Amino acid sequence: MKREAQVPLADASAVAHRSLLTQATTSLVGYRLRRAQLSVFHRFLMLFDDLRLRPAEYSVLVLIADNPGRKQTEIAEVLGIKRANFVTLVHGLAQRRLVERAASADDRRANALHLTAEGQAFVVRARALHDAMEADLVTRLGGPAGRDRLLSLLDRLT
Amino acid sequence: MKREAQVPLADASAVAHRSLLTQATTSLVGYRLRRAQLSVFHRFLMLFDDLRLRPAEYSVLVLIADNPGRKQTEIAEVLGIKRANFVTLVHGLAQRRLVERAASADDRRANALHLTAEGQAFVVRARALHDAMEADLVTRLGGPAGRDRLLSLLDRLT
DNA sequence: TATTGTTATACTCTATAACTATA
DNA sequence: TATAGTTATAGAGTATAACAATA
Repeated sequence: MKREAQVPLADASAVAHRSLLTQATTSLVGYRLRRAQLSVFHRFLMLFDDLRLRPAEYSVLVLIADNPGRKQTEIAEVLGIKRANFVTLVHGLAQRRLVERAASADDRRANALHLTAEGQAFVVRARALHDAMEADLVTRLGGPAGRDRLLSLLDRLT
Repeated sequence: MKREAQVPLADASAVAHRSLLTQATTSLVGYRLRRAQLSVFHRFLMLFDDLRLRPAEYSVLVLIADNPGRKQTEIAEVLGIKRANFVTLVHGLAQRRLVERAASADDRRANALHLTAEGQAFVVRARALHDAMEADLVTRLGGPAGRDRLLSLLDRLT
């Protein structure tokens, strides 16, 4: 009993000695926003490690799946990716035979983006994986209402 | 009247042709989280352009101000920065005469971090600038209650 | 002239390994 | 042995400038 009572006391003392005053930084909206975003993205990376897919690549695949035949610039702009950087991203997906860059019919400068058959099957798997993660996040947020509250609050910051 | 009625119709037609189906990506928690975080950080960078201070540097200065004499590793750990990368960060602040790395009394391996007089004056300015931004963010969130709701929701994701 | 895809380049952030001097 | 600070390095992410082909 004595021992068990002393341990927390010793710990509290040690914590009191080592703990830092972090209120001024950790209570900030920007700081907490960054930590939450890093946490969610880190989780994404772990979950998609097998598929070797990064968040931006997932967004691109889903966007092409839902909007086949669009130009690179259109897809890149929606996601806020510079078209110069988008070249490398699409090149990687094309090398993996997930995406095809077809010559556009009406504009020979443009690349019309499509998923290959392999790409479509891949997206089905990726979507299932991501939907499970999203469902878990919504649960953590207290259901769809909590999710909507969060998205609404995030929108006010943008 | 006719014209004013036709303009939105023409726009709607143009939008219908050009708009993409983005629901599957833009409604995602992770995606919206990232966009909000980038927006807030971008705003920070604009606001602190004159002071030539980045978000991580601001956090470090405030943390040292509130916890003078702590070791580099302690400050770095709290902020989730690798100590290898923290060296460059502190070096930059030391070169600007904002931070001093004093030899620790009890452990000659460690650097005890302090703000210089110049650093303390600088932090006062930086804090004022940041507090104004934070106040504006809180206003956008509908007051302190909205801010607390957001922070609470963000915590559930971490 | 303007736009599309592209290349080259640079800067930041992040991550790991290995060294040194202390403990 | 383990730890604190450091150096070197490599990988992503992001930004701009400039070019060729095409509009």
